[in-house]
Amino acid sequence: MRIGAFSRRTGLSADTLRYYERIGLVPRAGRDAGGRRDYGEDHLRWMEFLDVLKSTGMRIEEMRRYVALRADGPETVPDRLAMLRTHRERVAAERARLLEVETVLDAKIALFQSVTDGSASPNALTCASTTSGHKESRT
Amino acid sequence: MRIGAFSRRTGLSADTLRYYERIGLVPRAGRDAGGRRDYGEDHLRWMEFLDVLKSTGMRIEEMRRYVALRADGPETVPDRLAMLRTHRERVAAERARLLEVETVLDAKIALFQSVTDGSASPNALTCASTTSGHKESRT
DNA sequence: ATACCAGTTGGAGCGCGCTCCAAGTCAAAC
DNA sequence: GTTTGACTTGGAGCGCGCTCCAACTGGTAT
Repeated sequence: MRIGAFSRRTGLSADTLRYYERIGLVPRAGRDAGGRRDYGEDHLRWMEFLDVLKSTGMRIEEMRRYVALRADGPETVPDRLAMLRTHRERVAAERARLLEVETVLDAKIALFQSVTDGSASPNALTCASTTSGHKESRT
Repeated sequence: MRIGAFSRRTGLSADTLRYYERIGLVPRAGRDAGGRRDYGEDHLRWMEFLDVLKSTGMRIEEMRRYVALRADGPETVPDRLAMLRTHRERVAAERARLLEVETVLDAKIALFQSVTDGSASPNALTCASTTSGHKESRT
């Protein structure tokens, strides 16, 4: 599979794919007779996994490190395991934080809802939601 | 409260606070006799809420819009309510996604674990985890 | 043979969200 | 009244993660 087809399969632009190879985010693809990249199914699977890491906020530097370990062979599995465990915990922590944020948003939504219902006192909003609580109007 | 104290309270640099005011992410603070910003408790509460939105990926542009609505007074509460509801759903969706990712990571962790245990076949790793599955070694 | 187009390279540019800087102002401390 | 230092402004610069570009090459189609 050449870069155009691979780009279609992954949804990443050819430029981005070349960039990823340049910085070591994907193992260097083999080249055909004409020097063009030749991607295989293994690359496709790696890109999918990379997307998991990327979309959960892993930094490029850390992913590079993972790729480097991967290239060093099976004896680096314990290191990769440790990285994945660390990342898994980060993801779990972030998920817990999102849950907290949802309760904050829900509280605010309930407050606004009560205001639009007309079932709240006018200054129920002064708690971080309207600007003209104190002093002059601030434009 | 002047910008230095406010910076300490919020954990944001004075530069960032001025930048936020410039782009309309915080309502313009009042000025004292010498033209210096004077922040109050309402600003503090706003910064906390802003942090909630920011840390859950709301774009500056959208937060600006929210601030603008806020400055327009209580009649914009329905609009703000709609924005918060939309954002709340985004956060919930993201949280669901993180949960999925955790199961992917857990699967991979379990696989690696079984390899380090020695309880797996050598080619259990060829599924997106080692690079030398096909062809030549790719460096 | 010629045209075409997908690919190659290195490097410049971009959007975001800050972060830093230079030049100037003002209130308080000495 | 001079120094200090926290502040003001507008604007430049930066790190990240792409994204685009110019100049070139190599296989395929006519």
